[in-house]
Amino acid sequence: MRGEATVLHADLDAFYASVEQRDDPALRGRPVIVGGGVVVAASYEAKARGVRTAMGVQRARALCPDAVIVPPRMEAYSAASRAVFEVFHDTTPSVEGISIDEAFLEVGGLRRIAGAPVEIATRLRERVRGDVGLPISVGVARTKFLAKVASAASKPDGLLVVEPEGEEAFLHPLPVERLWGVGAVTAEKLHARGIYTVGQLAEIEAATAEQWLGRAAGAQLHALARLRDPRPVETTRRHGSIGSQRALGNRPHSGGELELIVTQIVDGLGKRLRDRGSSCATVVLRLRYGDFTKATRSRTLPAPTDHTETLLTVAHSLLAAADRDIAERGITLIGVSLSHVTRAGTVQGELSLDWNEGARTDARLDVALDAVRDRFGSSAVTRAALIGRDPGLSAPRLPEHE
DNA sequence: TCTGGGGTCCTAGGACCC
DNA sequence: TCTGGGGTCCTAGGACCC
Repeated sequence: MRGEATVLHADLDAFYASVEQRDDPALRGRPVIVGGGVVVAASYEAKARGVRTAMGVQRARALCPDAVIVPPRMEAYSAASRAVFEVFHDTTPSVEGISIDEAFLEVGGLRRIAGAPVEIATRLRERVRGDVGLPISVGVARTKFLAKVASAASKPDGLLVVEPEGEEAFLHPLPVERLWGVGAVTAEKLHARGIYTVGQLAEIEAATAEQWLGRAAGAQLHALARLRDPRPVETTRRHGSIGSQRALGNRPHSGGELELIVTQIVDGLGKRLRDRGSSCATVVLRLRYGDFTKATRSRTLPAPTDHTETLLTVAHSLLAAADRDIAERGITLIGVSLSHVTRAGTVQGELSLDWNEGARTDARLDVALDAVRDRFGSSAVTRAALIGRDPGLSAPRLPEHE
């Protein structure tokens, strides 16, 4: 017995390009490419000429000489995204944002007050068009995955409902590439074994898929092919990491130049961290060498921090450790990610007041621990919460708890 | 095809602890 | 002193998504 189709997947069409066309009437009806070195987004007029995301702008220009190429305006897209998400949250309390331009909405409990899912979806599309001025496609289905495939199939500016009894007929003829998690590498592995459609993948055994594709990926993709997708719409998505990177072109770069870029990147990330009241525990340096092979170098801190100075010290030492590789192989991209991001700033602030008053003895530590437990509950007490702003306290570890 | 920028999740080996 | 199993954390790499 299958449930009802109550999950919406709402996905803005050619988002960045649509914002540009909305804001500049001269661009409407014309092929628009948003990008610098590569195509970040293309309007449907440009897509019709073969322009694709991630394609070099040179090539895109050759395919579509009359295209208007505009640089990205991230602030405008963020603002448009916020406006669209306001409409989402106005539609249902159960919204799961996936990216800047798409979200899942659970509308199952709203039938009496707001009508059937298809009616809700229709109104949602009208409101995004009317209030924000952007086209949006919506898929409606029983599961998140099916809703997502449905919205993609409905594009551009469409609405598609997949009824529970029509799921196999809808999904199984599609190419395996349409499965969420099948990219170029996985598609090639499946093709090599004669699997081209979702239906063919559904016919083999799960164990076989796991053998071919790895345990997690194999099981997941096989389940999706068999229409099993138990993941609920989740309103609280954790933020695991933030990062920033710069492509450098192919010319040589001095050590000082790289250090400056890393400093600028970390400075920006530190601000973002503090704006959100978060801290991070791991600093990852991302490199792409002259031959475009990639590498990462990471270090986990003794305690989470939001201090730019601390993050900079770590990032610079990671960069110094990669010096020789960079000198030998050249560098075409450098970036920094901060991961293990948690909201932990407040607790650190509370404790630093205590430390300033006297010697750090175990007894004082216990008093502080009790204070934090009282206030935040025992689960809040980690070494992360305690070794914070006092640089002198970075080496010793606190006694383990639990 | 001469390759952006922002993310998530999984795998695998080694260190370390109980 | 040797051996084993189980669990967690860290690091590095890779696939994938928008």
